[in-house]
Amino acid sequence: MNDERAPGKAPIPDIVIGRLPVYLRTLRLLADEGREVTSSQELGEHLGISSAQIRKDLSHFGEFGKQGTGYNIAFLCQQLQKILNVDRIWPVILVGAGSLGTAIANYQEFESSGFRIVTVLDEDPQKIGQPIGDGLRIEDFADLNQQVTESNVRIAVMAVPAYAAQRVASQLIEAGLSSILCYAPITLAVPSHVRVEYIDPVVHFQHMTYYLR
Amino acid sequence: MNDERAPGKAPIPDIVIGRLPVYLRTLRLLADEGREVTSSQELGEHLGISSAQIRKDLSHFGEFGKQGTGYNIAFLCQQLQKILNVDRIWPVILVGAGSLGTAIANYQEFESSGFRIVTVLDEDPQKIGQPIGDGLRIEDFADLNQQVTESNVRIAVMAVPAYAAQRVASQLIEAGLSSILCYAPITLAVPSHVRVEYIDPVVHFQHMTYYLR
DNA sequence: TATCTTTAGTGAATTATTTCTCAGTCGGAA
DNA sequence: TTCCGACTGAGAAATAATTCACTAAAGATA
Repeated sequence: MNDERAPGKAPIPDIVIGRLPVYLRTLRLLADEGREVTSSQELGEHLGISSAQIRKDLSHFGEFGKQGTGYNIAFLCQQLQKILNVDRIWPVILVGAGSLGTAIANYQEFESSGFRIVTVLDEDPQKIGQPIGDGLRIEDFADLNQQVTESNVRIAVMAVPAYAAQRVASQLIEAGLSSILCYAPITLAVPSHVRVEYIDPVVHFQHMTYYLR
Repeated sequence: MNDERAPGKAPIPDIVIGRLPVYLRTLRLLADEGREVTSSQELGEHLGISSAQIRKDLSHFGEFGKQGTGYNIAFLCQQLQKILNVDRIWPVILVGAGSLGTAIANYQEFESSGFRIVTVLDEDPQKIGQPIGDGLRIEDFADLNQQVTESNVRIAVMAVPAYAAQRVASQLIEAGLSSILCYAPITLAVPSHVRVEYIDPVVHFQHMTYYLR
């Protein structure tokens, strides 16, 4: 059995980590349908990937299946949540209370997936103080440091315009955050200890149009 | 010089295509700053990837740079837009006029990137007829086929709840669409001629928390 | 109990991707 | 004009990721 990130062991490929949330999402859907066991083959068919890849990916972390039977869905969910550190709730700070920020604040799926938006910040004096999401109120971005300290948050979502993104990111990092999910269409310059993930629908659209004629 | 997708030639790796929109986005940002030329090295530093990768990626499509000088930004943007087929405007249909759908409809960056949302559909009778985005009105999802025919659209964005996503996707495909950008947290079952891209913030969050302690 | 079918886990083989390295070109300086 | 530093494009090498193919275990069936 491989122990992930044991000293002296090779780190697990990032591309493997990136697939685990998708496996987890799919397993939870199966569980919701009342299913109790599945196989790498079935899961692969759902996801459009090979069964070998799923088995190999999971084998980095241990042995979760039973030969001849497959995987117990509830157990595998539990294990994946543990591996991904989502067997708890992570507080998240949201910066930007525009149209997109509001949609994010309203999104109901975070809580069940291990995340809770605990603070919403904006710079616009018109917005500060307004209610948003589920019982929150828009706070002043100038109070960032105080908010971070109070809520002990390590993850931020940025739903700000591109022109403001680098400045906001730098301030978030300054305040001690090290994980950023960025919706602005810009690649941020950040120190190496900070991890940024990007969501840009245009990138996906343009990827798709390459294949269109 | 390689001619992309010429008969008998190896197809260009999808992973390369996926990076081109990011290159394009960055180049346009540089152009906005008034820059005229750049180098693979500078671009790589911006993006946190190696200069060799950028040169290799571009070399699949032709020779766009000049030794000793680098790349003319405006020219390379133009070429990338041509390669990605965004040297035109693609009409896009948006399904789902909730909080997220509204944010997408309001998003201003699509137009300059090659896309225009031409139709917004929803099933909720309360929403049908309401104005949304820039001069649009929410249409009845039941009129999907008519709308697709009228607007000659090939791309859809789905901002619908997970439980509705598979049904909506099947109807979109039935109506003739072959490219779907799906914001619902579910892997869709689609025929092989249909391309689906996914945006799920939870997947990114969970990817990040793996590295948090 | 013996046999058959299903399926996980895994090392080896294959395929894909990235990086290295260098020849050759460009533009500017001497 | 010649030389020099900067830079691309591309083949070779190295690395990474995926798939193959097999062993062994589990449960079902005769």
